[in-house]
Amino acid sequence: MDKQTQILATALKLFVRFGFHGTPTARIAEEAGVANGTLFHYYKTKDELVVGLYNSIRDEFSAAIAKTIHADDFMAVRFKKMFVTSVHWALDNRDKYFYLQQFQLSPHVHQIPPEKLKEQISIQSQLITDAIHKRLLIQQPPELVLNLYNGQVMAVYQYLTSFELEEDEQRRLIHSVYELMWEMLKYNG
Amino acid sequence: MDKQTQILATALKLFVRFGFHGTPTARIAEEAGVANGTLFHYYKTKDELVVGLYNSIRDEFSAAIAKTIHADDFMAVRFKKMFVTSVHWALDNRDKYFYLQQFQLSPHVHQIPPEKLKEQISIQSQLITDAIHKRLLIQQPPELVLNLYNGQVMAVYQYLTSFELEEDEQRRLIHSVYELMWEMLKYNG
Amino acid sequence: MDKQTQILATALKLFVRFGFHGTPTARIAEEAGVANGTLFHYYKTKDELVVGLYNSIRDEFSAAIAKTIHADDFMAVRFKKMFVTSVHWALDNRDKYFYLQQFQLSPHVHQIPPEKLKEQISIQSQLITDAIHKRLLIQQPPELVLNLYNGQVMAVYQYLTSFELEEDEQRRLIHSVYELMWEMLKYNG
Amino acid sequence: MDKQTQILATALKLFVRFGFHGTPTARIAEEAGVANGTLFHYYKTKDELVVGLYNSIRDEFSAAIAKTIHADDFMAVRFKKMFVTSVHWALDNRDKYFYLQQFQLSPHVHQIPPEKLKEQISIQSQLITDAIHKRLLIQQPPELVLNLYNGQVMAVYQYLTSFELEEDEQRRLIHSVYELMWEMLKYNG
DNA sequence: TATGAATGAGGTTTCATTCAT
DNA sequence: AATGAATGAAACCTCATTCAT
Repeated sequence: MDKQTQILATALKLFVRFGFHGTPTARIAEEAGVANGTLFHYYKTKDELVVGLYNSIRDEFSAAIAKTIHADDFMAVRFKKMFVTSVHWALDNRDKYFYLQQFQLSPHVHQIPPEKLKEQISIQSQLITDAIHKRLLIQQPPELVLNLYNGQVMAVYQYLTSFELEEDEQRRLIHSVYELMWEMLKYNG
Repeated sequence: MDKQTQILATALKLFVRFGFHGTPTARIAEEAGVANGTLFHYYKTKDELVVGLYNSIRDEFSAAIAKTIHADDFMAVRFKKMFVTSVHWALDNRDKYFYLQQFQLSPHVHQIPPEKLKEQISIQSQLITDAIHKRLLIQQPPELVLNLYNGQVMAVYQYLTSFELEEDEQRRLIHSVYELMWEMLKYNG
Repeated sequence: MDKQTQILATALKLFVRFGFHGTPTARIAEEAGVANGTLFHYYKTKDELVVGLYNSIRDEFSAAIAKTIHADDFMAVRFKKMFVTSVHWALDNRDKYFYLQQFQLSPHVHQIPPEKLKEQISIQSQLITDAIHKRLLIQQPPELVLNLYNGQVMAVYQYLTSFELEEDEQRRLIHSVYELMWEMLKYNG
Repeated sequence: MDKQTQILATALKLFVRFGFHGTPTARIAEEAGVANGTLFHYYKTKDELVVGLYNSIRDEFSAAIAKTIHADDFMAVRFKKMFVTSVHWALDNRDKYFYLQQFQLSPHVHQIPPEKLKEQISIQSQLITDAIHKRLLIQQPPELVLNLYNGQVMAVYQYLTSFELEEDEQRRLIHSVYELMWEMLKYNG
């Protein structure tokens, strides 16, 4: 792992555990095994690191979703895959998923231009918008449906991180919740 | 408004806008119109202020819900009232609702003992647990159902703060979403 | 001496000896017998201290000149008094006079608005302008005459700080140079 | 222009504009179009660059004066040529002349041995010393006369950089000031 | 109860300098 | 000769907290 990657990984670990403020850059550098100045060689300011880390994780998350959605799948299949993949990715990358939420509730979000924010959720909002137009999902504003969808992902994630279940039970629960959500959001003429 | 109340109100405003770290105690004092040292008469440390503010808001939120739920209502009515009240309270107290979320994702949560955390959500978890036992809601773990429920509250809140609707449309949308959620969570033997 | 005065005095001493960059704020604080933070309580930045020090010295210098010039003196007398006082003040306040020059050649000057700069030399430029109008001094631009005048003050100052003379010799030399300058600048039909 | 020359030229430009401290070596390298490390191939330390730049400029200045003074000129002619050449050189090389003054008021001067400092002004002090001995200039210490002389050069320079005059007016003004100075410094039995 | 000057530990950031390539 | 990533000492500055009034 090169130094920049090492810095990002360490920053993530510490930010999640101690918060942005709670983790001095000196500590990040130290635990990353680089000199203090090296961190500032890659990121001009601590803020830039915080934002850069968010962007890199957000991209990774989008890529993970994109990879499982195939253009030739039925739309309903894609919707389900998106949900399942999201939850699994969140569980496999707890720190990262937690960081995404933490960041979005912090004042740092304002440092990301609105267009970029929109673009970052474009996979999800695109799929949902399409599904609404094709009368697969309820006829409500896409933004609302996206929020409701995300609320469910977070809910399962939180539940599954509070109560560690067996691999199998986990999988079953995710599918149960998906079915529930589907009942809620599917188009019903 | 007495000085302590003024401090709390100012702290809330600034914490939400600039984050915990982004708001020095000196600034809180200044904007609250009190001297720097006065703040430390009421709260021994800044942390104590942060936590104290959370507790006071959380209590206020619980009280708002409790007030609308009457013991003689049917359980289904109580469930609906809880949802509607929560959303309305969140919309009427945006900073406060935002602060609750911000706080819960910060390392400060760990300063509140788990029992107290549980107690703070007892109204909601109690009602949901009861409803599950009485086979009014789906037969799933109460914690999961509570998470799913909360996810919906947050979703509507977020949507309604992004797109300002007319009073009336707002009310209608909240009820629509409630119906959706109800379809999802209601018991269906 | 109160803390702020102590800080200014110490800053002057160190700036002259080691330059702006060569003297850390920590050292100023230490030698001034105050805490590091106290310095920043009075001056928000190091730059502000540098500029504040300049302004305070420049005011002191102007005041020293103003004090010796009496409105009822003949203009020629006032001109001579100004010269003699300036040189003596410079010799009695070497660090301060040196600092004025050092500052004026540094990029910090640009932090002082031009009007303020003009105002700071108003006693000297006013007197010289008047003397030119009254045909006491050569008919050249006041700014040029002021520069020539200042050049002489600096020249004597530098000479007298390089070669320490007896009190009496010093006085005599200052008067000799004044006579020379007067021959050079006096109006001659 | 080779890299070393490029470095010197860039350093001069930046030092004059932002001061020694205000210009990081990294910036010099960047604007000179060389790599950071390259600068340190030519100058072991930043101080060495600062001092080296001074010496090179000071030599250039002396050479400019030396070139216009011919051994067979009358001494009075040489004195006048020295003055006029100095002012013109200063105006043609403003950054360089400014740098000379800036450097002499900085703590860096102490890095140049006194003999070298004396040697650097030897052309001027030699000529003035001779002129005093030959009873061409006033019977005052050569160091004082040199200072008075220099004060006049600086005064004209400063005036002419503040108020841009036509080529012709400039020339005339320089000569006027020379005449004034000559009246002041010439021997008068 | 209220003040605000004073503190000093600790944070972020800068930057001259090194060195492997 | 030339590079530029990497270093780490040290600078500036912030800010929670104290305390005499």
